[in-house]
Amino acid sequence: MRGNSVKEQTEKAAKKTVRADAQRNENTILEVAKSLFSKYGVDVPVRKIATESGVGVGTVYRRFPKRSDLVAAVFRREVDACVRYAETVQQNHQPGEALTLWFIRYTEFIATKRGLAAALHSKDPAFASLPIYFRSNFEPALKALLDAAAKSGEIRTDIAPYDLLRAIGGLAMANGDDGTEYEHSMVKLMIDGLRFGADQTR
Amino acid sequence: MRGNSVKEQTEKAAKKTVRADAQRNENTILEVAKSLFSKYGVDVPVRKIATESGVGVGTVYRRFPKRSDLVAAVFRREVDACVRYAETVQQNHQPGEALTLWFIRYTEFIATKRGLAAALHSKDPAFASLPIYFRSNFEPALKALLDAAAKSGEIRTDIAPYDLLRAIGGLAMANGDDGTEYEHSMVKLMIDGLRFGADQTR
DNA sequence: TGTTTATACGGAACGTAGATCCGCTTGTCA
DNA sequence: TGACAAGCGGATCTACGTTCCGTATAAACA
Repeated sequence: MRGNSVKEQTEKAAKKTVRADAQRNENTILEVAKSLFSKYGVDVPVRKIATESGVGVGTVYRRFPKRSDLVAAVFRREVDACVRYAETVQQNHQPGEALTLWFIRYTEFIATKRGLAAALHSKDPAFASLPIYFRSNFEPALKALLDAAAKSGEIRTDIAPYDLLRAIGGLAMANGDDGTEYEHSMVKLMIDGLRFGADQTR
Repeated sequence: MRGNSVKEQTEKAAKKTVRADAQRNENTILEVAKSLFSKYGVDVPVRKIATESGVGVGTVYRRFPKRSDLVAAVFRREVDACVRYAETVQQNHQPGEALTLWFIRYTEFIATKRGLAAALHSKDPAFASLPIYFRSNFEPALKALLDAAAKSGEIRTDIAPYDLLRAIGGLAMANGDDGTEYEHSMVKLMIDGLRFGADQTR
């Protein structure tokens, strides 16, 4: 939705033409930032991100005027990736299995967001839109998975997608980085819960 | 364990003699820090705390080598105050009422701790002991209140104190600063839940 | 292909905040 | 009251976010 190819504005708004190197750099910065955030936390110095990306700090700040803008951009990217995964998994697996796989992916997403919990409650305007972005992307994605599983009679239909997102988000958030096994078992438990009573709902 | 000067062990313990002004300053710093934390968040500059306390930064750092040590100290103080309140309220109110009053006080405590949520998950050693401190102080305090209410037949006995702490903590944490009314009603709901079935448990 | 120019780049420089250092002050004890 | 350890404060060092501006270059044009 943003990579408007170069020459397509033949007439009206010919003010674009993002230079190729700029585009490339923005991408690199986001990749590097993501990796450094997960390695050192969201507090890594901008300078480090810049150096590791092979650019100067000026370049980072031109694209992301505030540090928090960069953090928010990485966040959105990861939401997108997780949503995309929901689509992929839905195409390649049975509904019930797809649900399990996606929940696990989702807990991994949440686990890396622990450092942002405070930021989301902060007043920084860069983060203001993130909760909405989160919900308006994840809710439909999960709804699609649930609908598919409900349609095949595997789960019941009286659980709201958003409530599930919160519940699983909560349990993934509450545990340390070692919680993988715990998380998987909780996810299974939740899906069992969804399966319970599946028959009487159809 | 480190500054054992030679002459101060006349026999066993004579290692005290905290100078009066030092004691006074430490107290002032903690008071001021608490008030500034709640006004501006835990990110207020140490300089500001020092100035407002009428001391130099050096004085603050002598007592609290790291910024986070100060934050942790204020946290412990507030835990203590909240626990003390449990004792007070238990002496001056009927068990059921005491429970309500204390839960409200507790939600207020939690609400001011939103900024620390991330810190508690951080690796800063100053915060490492806080979760244990939290639990080992709050759990017995709440247990006493619950026991009293159970003894008078007002509530049932099958709810673990720590689970209650987490549940109420969770709801207080999840809401914005405007959540007072919501929180009170949720607390009432929880206590009603405790009252439910009180009779068959005795 | 050569010229022009809007875009983008890098990193020096600035302001602020945490943390340290050390010469000066003061409470305490005899 | 005098001596001195305990305590004080703020100048100073370091690190980080952010800004600025001279230089480099991709892209448009000839």
